[in-house]
Amino acid sequence: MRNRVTLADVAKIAGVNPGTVSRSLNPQTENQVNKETVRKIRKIAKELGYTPNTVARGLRTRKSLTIGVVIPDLTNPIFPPLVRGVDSYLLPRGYSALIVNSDGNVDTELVLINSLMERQVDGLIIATGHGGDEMLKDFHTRGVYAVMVNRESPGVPYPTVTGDDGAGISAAIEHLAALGHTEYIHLAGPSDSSTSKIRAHTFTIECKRLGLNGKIIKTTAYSIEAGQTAMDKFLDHKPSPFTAIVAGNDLLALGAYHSLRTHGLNCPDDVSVIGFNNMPFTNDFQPPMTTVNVPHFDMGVEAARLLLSQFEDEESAPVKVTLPVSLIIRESTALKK
Amino acid sequence: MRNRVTLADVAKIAGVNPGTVSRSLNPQTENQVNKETVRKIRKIAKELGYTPNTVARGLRTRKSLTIGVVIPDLTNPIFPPLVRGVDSYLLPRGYSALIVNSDGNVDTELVLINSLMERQVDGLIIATGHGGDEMLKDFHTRGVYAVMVNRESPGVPYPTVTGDDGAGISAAIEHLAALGHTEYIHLAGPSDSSTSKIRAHTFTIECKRLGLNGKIIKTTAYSIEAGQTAMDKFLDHKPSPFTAIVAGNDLLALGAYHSLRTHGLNCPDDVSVIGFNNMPFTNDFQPPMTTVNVPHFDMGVEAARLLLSQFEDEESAPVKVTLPVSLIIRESTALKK
DNA sequence: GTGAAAGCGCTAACAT
DNA sequence: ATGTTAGCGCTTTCAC
Repeated sequence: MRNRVTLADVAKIAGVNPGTVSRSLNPQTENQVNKETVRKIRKIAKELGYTPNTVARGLRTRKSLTIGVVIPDLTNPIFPPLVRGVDSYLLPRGYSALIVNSDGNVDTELVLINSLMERQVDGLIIATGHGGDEMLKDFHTRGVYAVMVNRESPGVPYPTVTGDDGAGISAAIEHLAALGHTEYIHLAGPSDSSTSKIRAHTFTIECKRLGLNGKIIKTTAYSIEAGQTAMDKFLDHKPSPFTAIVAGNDLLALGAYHSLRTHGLNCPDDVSVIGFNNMPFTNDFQPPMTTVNVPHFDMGVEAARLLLSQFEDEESAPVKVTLPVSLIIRESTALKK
Repeated sequence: MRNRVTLADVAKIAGVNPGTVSRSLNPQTENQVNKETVRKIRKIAKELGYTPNTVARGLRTRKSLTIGVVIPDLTNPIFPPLVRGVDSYLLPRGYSALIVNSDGNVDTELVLINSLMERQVDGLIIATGHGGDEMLKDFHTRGVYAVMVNRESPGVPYPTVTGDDGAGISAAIEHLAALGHTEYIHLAGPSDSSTSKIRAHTFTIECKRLGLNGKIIKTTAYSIEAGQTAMDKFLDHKPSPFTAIVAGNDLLALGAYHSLRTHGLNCPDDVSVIGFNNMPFTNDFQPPMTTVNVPHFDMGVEAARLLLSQFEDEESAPVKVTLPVSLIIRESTALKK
């Protein structure tokens, strides 16, 4: 792309050996070199506009200072904050993040991860919640560093960072129960997603515990359309009455909004709705959405931290970090009439 | 990260020279080698689980197959679609995108671009709308490939991809004029942004052309808060009456929503509001927002296409691609009462 | 404290 | 059609 200035160029001008320039420019090794020489070399490097070639360095040191981040879809608004969290931890430490979107497709994911490995990423942050556990075990035996985020899976041999899904669902149901609701729907995410399973499972447990009637409706994706379609289908079948919906995430809750509206049902007058994630703009929906806040930025930070920590202490146990969530009460939930 | 299988390993097992393996595995050069040998080598490579080392290849070929993408902030919902558009063009062609967030800070941007260059990116896609034109000229003379997207600047020596800002503002004003509005506010984005300038400029021109009263309010950022703050300040000063707001983007329009509400003004009964971008969820706001659709995904695709095309025909003129926009009429605009 | 030399994994010119 | 060789830009032993 450009006639770059190399270490050898600097060395030539400075009248020293490339090795000396390398040592001088690296803060780690500059104490091996005469202070005066360091100063001189630094000066010349600056004058020439020398910039290190990270690629060449990586080839030699076997570290690319690059982390692969695998997410389902960047346009799902929970991921940008997560990615920025990752970035905020990595950048000051000299790492860059290479982001890929799997679109929830396991085959695509495998292809993308392979391309990340070919690019010699030092580790992987995986935020795709579906299957592929075999693949992960394989990676682990091959010595690939990774951290899971926003997904939970008992068999996975890697550290995991999640929001406290169970506590979130519990808080949601308790809030609705306090408002007098007894007949519940859970609009559950796709069943191949680990978060879906936990949320649905907790929903069932909590309904039982509190003596409430809970019914689970499955959706095919964590999207507005999937939520609307599933809800439409349910409402078209003249279901037994219900007054509360606990959605698997905010997108599904929004789909429920749409469906309720087209069926002449008002939220929250007829039906209370709770989302999950507190993604951007939930406060601007009609009505402003009661939802469970999940600290996605912090999840990203934590995932990055756990990954880099693996580089130091080789054999760390696969820790599991659960970040606290909190119920954000807005206007989509109301007293049962 | 792992005991990788190298080209030399494959060569040794196959009983041939590394060069031959390289040629056999590269579709471009495999015809230089005996079909039978290619088959054998391919087979062995597969068995050994060989994966090419993109970093080493890049060092040798002086192409990293990596593109740097500089955006202000991934959590601004217009950028994920743009990034995915870029990705959709790059990935099938073997390129990866390295995304960095400048947060609208010129100094940060410079640091980030430098780090991208150190990583030997083959080119840059720059979506930050503010200054730095000197820097860009400098890059250009140094032979750095780049494309500007979502920013317009007469002096910049690079191809540019934008939405048709002027047409968007015109359509917005014509729509409002047809509804009988005569007193307008333009909530303009920060003045160091090129899109802000064009939108504000067109606003002035169009008001004049149609004989309308237009007033510009400047904001400090393209954010909800900045929109709300600017609007609050304006409304607190008991301004001369107005019935239409043309916002610089959807975030500012949303800020205006908030401000109007706290000042007891109803949208669209008292004031019509138009946004810009048609970002995700504008249809779910209260009221659903009339806005100008900008094809961000396509802008990303086009930017990537223009960048790669530079790699082929060296001296292409700095083309300027303007993508069509369209007014999306929803419920935040109504007849003047 | 600094130089010399090897080599990370790959490709490409030059041989044969 | 394939082997040989050099070298991309850097770090890091090993000398001195």
